[in-house]
Amino acid sequence: MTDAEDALARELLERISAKWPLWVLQVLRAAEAPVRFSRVLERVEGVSQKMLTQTLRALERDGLVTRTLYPQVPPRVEYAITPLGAELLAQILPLWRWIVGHLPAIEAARAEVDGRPA
Amino acid sequence: MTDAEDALARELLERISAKWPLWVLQVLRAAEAPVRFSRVLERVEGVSQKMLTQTLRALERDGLVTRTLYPQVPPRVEYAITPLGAELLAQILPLWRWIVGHLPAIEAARAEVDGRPA
DNA sequence: CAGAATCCTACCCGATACTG
DNA sequence: CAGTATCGGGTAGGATTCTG
Repeated sequence: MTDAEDALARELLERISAKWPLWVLQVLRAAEAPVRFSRVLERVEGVSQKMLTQTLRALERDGLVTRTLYPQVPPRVEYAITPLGAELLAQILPLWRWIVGHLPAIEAARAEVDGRPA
Repeated sequence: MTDAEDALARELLERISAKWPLWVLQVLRAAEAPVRFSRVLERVEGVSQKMLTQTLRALERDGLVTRTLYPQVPPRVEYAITPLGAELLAQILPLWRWIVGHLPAIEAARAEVDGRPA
């Protein structure tokens, strides 16, 4: 594994672990069908229209979602998760479960560190 | 799985996937012994002293590293990975490998998206 | 409807200087 | 040695307005 690969992998992991991307991917996978922009906006609670646009475009650039524009009036745009994106989500799942399972341990560590004399 | 757990797990994943934490953890695990601050600073190439301090303190708060201060002159501080931290790294490894293995596919997707007519 | 453009704020982060 | 403190540029990200 080269340093360049290492750096690229780190960047990708950093991108998908940002606040919204994983959430968006989960919504798209759960839908099991293309989802309109406004539906995603509803289901990813708290995301702004600007951030959702940015997030979806970034995911598209990484080949994790597809964007399909239907040139109608009013326009319709549908997003779907790609096989690559679904595979990535599947790879993250065990890690995710581990984290959730160990949250109590982490919270405990935090309490212990914070309560220590300076 | 509650929404609160979900949010906490997301935050944790976001923290550890930032630019430096995983790199620092790998250095500490590779060392197999406590490592002084200045050694970590050398081995995590490009990190500033400020960011390294921040990163190590954050990792300590999450229970992933320990910080041991030897009150000497000059002071000596040693950091070590905890079992929890080592386990977390182990959980990330398969994901990491998947990402590295699929970098070509991701790069290809990027080229395809970028080269498309606007 | 699905955004693009604009404005504005908060904070991230590096560089530098200082300290126990 | 291992930090802390301070300053400052850059950028992430929300709110709002405009458009095909």
